[in-house]
Parts: sequence; C-alpha cells; structure tokens
Amino acid sequence: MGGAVVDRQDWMTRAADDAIERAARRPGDGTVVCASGISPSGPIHLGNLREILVPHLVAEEIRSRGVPCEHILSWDDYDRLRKVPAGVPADFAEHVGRPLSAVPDPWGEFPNWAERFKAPFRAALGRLGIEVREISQTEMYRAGAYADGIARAVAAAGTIDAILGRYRTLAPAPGDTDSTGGAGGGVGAAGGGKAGGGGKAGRGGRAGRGAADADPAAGADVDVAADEGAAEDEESASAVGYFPFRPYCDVCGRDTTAVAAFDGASGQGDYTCHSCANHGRFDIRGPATGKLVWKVDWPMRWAFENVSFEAGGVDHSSPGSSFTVGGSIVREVFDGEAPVYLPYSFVGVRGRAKLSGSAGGAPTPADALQILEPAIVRWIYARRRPNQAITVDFGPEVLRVYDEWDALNRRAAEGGVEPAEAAVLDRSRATAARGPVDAPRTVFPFRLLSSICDITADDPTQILRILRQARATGPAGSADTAPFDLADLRPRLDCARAWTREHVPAEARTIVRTEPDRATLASLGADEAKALEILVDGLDQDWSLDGLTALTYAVPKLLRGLPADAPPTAELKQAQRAFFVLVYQLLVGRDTGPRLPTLLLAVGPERIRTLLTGRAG
RNA sequence: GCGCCGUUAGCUCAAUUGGCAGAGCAGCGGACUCUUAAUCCGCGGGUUCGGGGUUCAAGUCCCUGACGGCGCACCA
Repeated sequence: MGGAVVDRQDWMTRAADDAIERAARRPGDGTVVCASGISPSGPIHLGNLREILVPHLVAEEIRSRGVPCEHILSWDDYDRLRKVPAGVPADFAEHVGRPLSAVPDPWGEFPNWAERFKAPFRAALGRLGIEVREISQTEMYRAGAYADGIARAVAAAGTIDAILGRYRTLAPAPGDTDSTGGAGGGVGAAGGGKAGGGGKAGRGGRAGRGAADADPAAGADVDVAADEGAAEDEESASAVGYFPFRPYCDVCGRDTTAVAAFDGASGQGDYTCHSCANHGRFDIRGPATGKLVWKVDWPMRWAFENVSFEAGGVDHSSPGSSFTVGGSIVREVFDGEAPVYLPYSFVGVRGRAKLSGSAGGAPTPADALQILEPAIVRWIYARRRPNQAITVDFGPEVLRVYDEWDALNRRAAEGGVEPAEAAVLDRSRATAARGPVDAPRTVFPFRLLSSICDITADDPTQILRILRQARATGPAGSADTAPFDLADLRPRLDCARAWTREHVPAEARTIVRTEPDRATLASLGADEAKALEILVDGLDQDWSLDGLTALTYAVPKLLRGLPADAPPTAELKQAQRAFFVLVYQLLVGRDTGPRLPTLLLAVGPERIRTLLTGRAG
C-alpha cells in the first residue's frame, strides 16, 4: 500500500540510478557513457541485439531525466577472423587470423567482411529508433588512440598475468577460491548486489536455433588449426613471458605471431609469424599494428571511454571470465573503474525463422522486423529483466504477441495500466531523440490482416476493400471511422504479409483455385447446380459483407421456395452446411475455409462466377 | 570446481520494489441465421518442485535438497 508514490521502478530505472551515480564520481563532464561492443564476425543476430538494447534502454531512461548521456558502440572489427562460417567459400580459410576489417567481403558487395555484417544491423537499429556513436576498433588502434593504454598494459604484463592467474582454476593449482570471491565482489557490488550474476538458460526453443549447429561443423578444422598457431600465452611465455599485446604480421596480416623479444625503453619488439615464418618488428608507441588481448582490451576501453554502464552476455559474466578479471585489470593497470554492469541472458528463437541471408542460421533484427513492428521488438527486450531469457517466437505465438500488444495499448489509452507497465510501453513506442518509432496509424488486429493477406493472395486492392468493409461493419470498431489507405496500415500490413507467407503452414492456408473444378461441376445434382445459380445471380444485388452474408444463408431457402428471411430450421441449417461445403470445395478445394462472405468478397465476382459455374465470368 | 537461470492451471507463460496467483490456448456451457484460427459471454481448473527459516504477510527474501538448462575456468 505504498499509495501515493508513483512508482515506475524497473530494471532500467535502477540501472540508470547506478550509472548516474557512477558517472558522478568519474572524471569528465558528467556525461554518462553507456557502451556496447559487437564483433562483426558474422550475421548479427537477435542475441547481439540485446547487447545494444539493454544499454540503449538505460540510456533512454537517463536522458529522460535530463542527464547528458551518450551511447557508444565499439565495433570489434580489429578482432581476428576466427573461423569461416558455413556458406562462405572454403578458400576463405586463408583469412583466418586477419582482422575482420582486412578480410574481403566474400560476395564483393561491401568494402570488407566487417562492413558486410554491420550494414544490415545498422539499418535495423535505425528502424528501432536507436542512435549510437559508432567506434571502429580498427581505426582507433591504427590511429594510435590506444597507445597509452597499450603501453600501460605491456608495462604491467606481470600484474596482468598474476590477475589472470588468480582466476585460473583449470589446470594445476586447485588453490584459493576466496581471491575470486574478493575481487568479483568488489567489482560487482555497485550493481545493486545483483551484478554478480546473470547467466541463463538459453536458446529456449527446442525447435532449435541453428546457430549452434553451424558452429562445430563449419569451422572446426580451420578454427582449431588457426588457434593453435595463435596459441598465445604458452608459446610466448618461454620468450618474453606473458605479453598482452599481439601484433599482426606485416607480411601475411595474421595474428599468428609470437613475441620473441620486447624492449620496454624503446617500445619496440620482435615477433615470429607461425604462418609465414616472417620475423618482424612492432612498435607500440604510435599507430598500432596489433591489438591487446580481449581480457585487457575491454578494461582498457572502460578507462579510455570513461564507460559508466555496460551490459554483457553470460559468457562474459561468470566468475573468472572477462568482466571479473576486467574489473581487477582496469583498477590495477588502467587506474579506472569497471562500469555498472548488467549481465544478460541469451535470446532464444522458436518457430523456425527463415534463415537470414548470408551465412548464419540465427535470425537477425532485420528478420524480426519483417514480422514484428519496431515497437514490439523493443517491447520484447524491455519488458524482461536482462538476466531472464527471452524467447522470440516466429510461429503461431506471433498472433498472441500482437494481441497482447494491442490490448496493452488499448488499456493504456484508457488509463488503466500500472505505472511500471506504462513506463515499459512508453519506452517501447518512442525514443528521446527520434520520437515514435514506425507504427501503423490505422490498427487492425494482426490475425485479421494475416487472414486477409492469405485469402487475397496479397492483392493490395482487395485487401484495402475488405478492410474498409470490415471497418464499416465491424462490431466495436465504430470508434475510429477515419478514412485510411494502405500506407496507414504499414508496417503491420507488411509484417502480416511476410508472416503469412513464411510462417503459416501450408495446411492452414487458403489457396483459391485458379481453374474451375470441372470434375465436381460436371457431377453436380440439379439442386446443387440450382443453388449455385441462385448464389451467382445474387452476387450483384448487394456486394458487401452484410449483403453476401444474407445471400449465402438465403440460398437454401430460396431453393425451397421459401422467402430469403425465413426463420432457420434444423433442416435448413443442415442444408446450409452442405451448401457451404460445396462452395468451399469449388473455391478452395476443401470442406471448410474462412467465413464465406469474407471469402467471396476477397475472391471477387468474376472469379466466383468462373469457379462456381465453369463459365468465364 | 566456481557461478547463473528456470520449475506456477492439461499446454505456453504472467505476477512492478514482499500485499487477495493471473492471462492465452485447450476443455466445458451458452449466444450470433454460423462453416473458418476474423465474433461475444460464462464456467471449471492450483499444495506456485520438495524441506526448513525470516515476516502481520512469501510465487517473490534467506538456507537446503531435487530436476532441467547454461556459462566460466582455453580463446574472444
């Protein structure tokens, strides 16, 4: 009974509280920096979208309070290509080990490998109303922006090695478990006590997501072989001990290098490349031709970008994984502090989404936006706490999602939703900078649109005609009688069309015959033929939903010499049912189908005449 | 070994910071001249995985056990 308090508390407000507090005790002008980082090594899927959406929603909350906030997206396009995904020419294996930005696009449409995968993702972000400042790690490293960070890391190699060692529990030392607890706790505490955790069950769909399938098969050989070459710590240990910076080879461009010697005074060193046997030199002072290993690179950027909030997948969030060690490294090496951190769980997919274009099996944001309105995609990510798994369903559940969404909007319009729920709704529909995301001006139930797309075979003219009819005669739809056009129905109409085409099973679809069923027509009894005649002759009397409804039910009555408005009897009802079956058979080759008046309206008078009489309309 | 998530109606899942356990589907009953996954109304349905604890109050918080899923400890 907290009565008077308007409570919009949810995970986003809490994260925003923490992030603002964290930023306040940081250097800089008080701008809260929320960070995302993605490695564009393949199609960027719906799981990766969470990497963006979690910080985005937190940033939105921060902005809504009038606090300056920036959302950055670090493209890890200077990472090595780790393996060649399925569907890519096998000879691309030679590029394994090179930076993603230095590998060509297999299909020659983009400047390089990384850009191929950035482009569609960027477009999807635009539709979702998400604005970020993109940062290319390739450019940053090559421009020498990180020179100071690299120098610090190299100088503190021993410290870093020791930190990593603290968390190594695999091989020999069964040692100290409390060092883990201590470090992890220190870092995570600010997150409100929940920062320690996150991981979660993933890939909810038993129908499977496919990403997993692609992994082992596709790259196994290549991956193992290449990683062997790169096998880092062990190899280099003999020469110069642990070394957190890995040079790319001057000759072959791969990171299959081992540092053989390094001189701290000059900042220069020697390496040997396993792939091409090149012996080369590198210099960490200016523009870099290599990069820090991941677990050092990440905390270095926290300090460099002054990050106050970031989210990470469960794989980064377990004890001993990159976030935990990063917390120690940023403090001990970069004189910084870990951001407020939210671990997020995996995004599962159900309902056999159509595979996205290029290589992968996992659906992308672009795939989702073909089926779901932008606001609904945002809603799916906003309404669940990050550490809960999300299942995006492309199957029949889509209908339910739309129904729920419409119901929520309706209730909100009537002012009948809880503050917390209303807040999530607001966050889903609009952003601070861009305003409302793309949404239909005229809303019809998704299942209605889908059904109409189905029976009209996507004919825009007929879709519009039926919808106008539906609105005119709709039961409670009297509220909004404003005229509308196809454009007012988008993007939902396009979503319904795509969903119907790609996700509704064939047996649930209605396919109107293109040619009359002459065999059945030839075997009709006299009454049947007469009934069809009555129907066809009556089509023009009142070509509307109501008119056709009256007509279809009247036919068996007229056939018996009864008036069209005769009261129904059991016998009449039976006759009506039999008549409907006959019409369904002739129109769609089945015993049942969509309600006849609707179906007739969709098929149109000429085609009805052709199919029911065998004569050209 | 360390750690995370889940377990709620026949099924799929909700339940804002602890405050009367709720929807959809399925089932049953009824209405619409009614056939369709394009309609409406109603009904039934629960030991919230087990055990302990804190509290006026626990699906929710603490401890513990079971089952299911996953992550890290090698790399990113």
